[in-house]
Parts: sequence; C-alpha cells; structure tokens
Amino acid sequence: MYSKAISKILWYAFCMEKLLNIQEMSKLIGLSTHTLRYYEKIGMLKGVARNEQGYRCYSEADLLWIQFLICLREMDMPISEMMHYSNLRTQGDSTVYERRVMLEAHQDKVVQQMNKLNENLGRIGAKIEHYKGLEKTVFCEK
Amino acid sequence: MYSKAISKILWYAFCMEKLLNIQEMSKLIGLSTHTLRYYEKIGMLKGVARNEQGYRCYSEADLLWIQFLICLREMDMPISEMMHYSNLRTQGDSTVYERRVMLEAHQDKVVQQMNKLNENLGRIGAKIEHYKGLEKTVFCEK
DNA sequence: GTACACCTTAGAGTGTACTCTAAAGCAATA
DNA sequence: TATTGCTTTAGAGTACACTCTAAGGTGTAC
Repeated sequence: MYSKAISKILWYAFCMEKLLNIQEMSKLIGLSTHTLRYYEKIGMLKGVARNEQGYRCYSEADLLWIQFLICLREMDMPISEMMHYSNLRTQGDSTVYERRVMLEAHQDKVVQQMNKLNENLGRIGAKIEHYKGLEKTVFCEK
Repeated sequence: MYSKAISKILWYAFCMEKLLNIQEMSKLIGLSTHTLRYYEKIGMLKGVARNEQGYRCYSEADLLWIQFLICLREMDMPISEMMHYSNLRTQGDSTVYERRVMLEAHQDKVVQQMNKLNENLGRIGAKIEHYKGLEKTVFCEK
C-alpha cells in the first residue's frame, strides 16, 4: 500500500509513538501541505493536535480520515458534500444512518458515471478503429 | 438514442432540409445556448452557418461534431486538449494518425480512472457494510 | 549570531469551464 | 406601433478547489 520509504516513516512514526508533522503527512498521502492546511481551515479535518510551538502533529486516526477524504474526492464528491459528511461524523454515532445514506447515494452516482464512461469508451474505440482504417488507406495509396 | 419529442425536431429539421437554430440545437443535445456560443467563440466549433440575419444555423454535421465533443467532455478531457483535437481535425486527413494517438492516450487515462473508481467503490462499500453493522447494534441495544 | 529551512496565519491569486449581462437588432403578434 | 421574445456580440461574473504570498516565529548548523 505504501512505498518502502514511506513505510519507514510510518513505522518510525507510529511504532515509536511519534506524531507526523505536516511535511511527513504530505509526503505520505500525496496532498500538498497547502491542501492539508486548506482542508483543516474549511473544517473538513478537525482536531489535529499541535505541539508546544503550534506546529501540527498528525495521528494515525488523522491519517485514516485523510485517506478516506481522498477516496471521496477521487470519486468526485464535491467539497461541500464532504464537509456535510465530516460534520455528521463529528456529531457521533447518531448520524451513522445518515452517513450511510450519503455514501450509498454517492455510490449510485459513481456507478452511473462508470456506465457513461464505458459507453463513451465504446464510442471513441469505434472512432479509433475508423482512424486505423483511414491510416491504412492513406498508406496503401501512397 | 433521442426522445420522441427530439426525434421529431430532427425529422423536421433534416428531412425537410431545414437547419437547426441555437435553441433547437440546445434542446437536442443538452448544452445551454451559452455553452454552444462559448464553444464556437473559443474555436472548438467552427464553420457554423448563419442565415441572412446572422443567426446560427446548425447542420447535421455540426450535430455529430458537438455530440463527439460532449463525449470527450464526459470523459473529462480538458477543453485545451479538445481544442487541439479540433484544430487537428480542421487540418484534414493528414492529422488522422495524431488524432488516433490522442484518443488512445485518453482511452488509457479513462481506463485508469475507472480502475481507481472501482477500487474506491470497494472501499466505501466496505464502509457502508460497517455502518449497517453499527446501525443494527444501536437498534438491538435500544 | 546568522543563515537556512522549516513552521504558522490571513488573505490574495489562479485555472478551468462555464454562465450571465448589457446593448442592440430582428420578427411575429395585439 | 408597441410589446414580446427571440437573436447577436463583447466582456464581466461565478463556482470550485486549490495554490500561493507575505509577514512573522522556531530550531538546528556553522
């Protein structure tokens, strides 16, 4: 799941009970430090600990949550919706049902999107074949 | 492929050798008139005929090209890349190979994206199952 | 002790793809 | 002939998700 170098960071961090700084977390998950701060600023990423200097210290729980956020973003969930989900999560177990409904609704959207993508792949596949035919013709006539 | 109402427009338009105005084209393909003008302004949609009043008159060829543009957009091809494709097309048959290469490259991207989507669908699927379990527990304990 | 490389914040700037507005012209209807 | 509803254009505005900057603080290396 992670590269060797990154596994090493994780091992070092969590086995030695050290929290990650923003740079380490950024490298680990592939979001820029800017984006990590942005997600925190808009309230999508709450409760990140700070050290004596006010520097961010990310825990393993933060890591898991950020990975989940990335998963949602990769499925094109808008930030506004992710904020809503995040707020529900903050409210605790009473919102589990609502969260499930949200995820299921998004699941449906992604499935629809994939169907559309498949359909369009077929179309451009046909176009590619058509072009291959044209290329041959041009080649033979030369 | 089209709804009955829209098939009627098409029948009326092409069987009677009438060209479509911007409103009709907009309804037919599901892009706003704004977007149709925008695509023309940036040069992605060239050679749309005009009547004596300077109003746009879309041909069947325009329709097919716009549908292809929509297909590319639905597969998240950036406008800049679509512009490039459009420019190649304008240059004629000598660019067929380059166009095919572009389409194949994009095909690959879409396949990768779909793999990613599938992976993430698995993840949220697992989360949904987890939530279902939690919901049951809460229900039973009450 | 000073250079360098990190961290913090608020807030400004960017890129993409539209989306809308204002001002003006055309055409059918009351 | 005036209203309504369409069309045109250039150009301004919007939404989204970052991405960057400026100004200041901290910590280690020489």
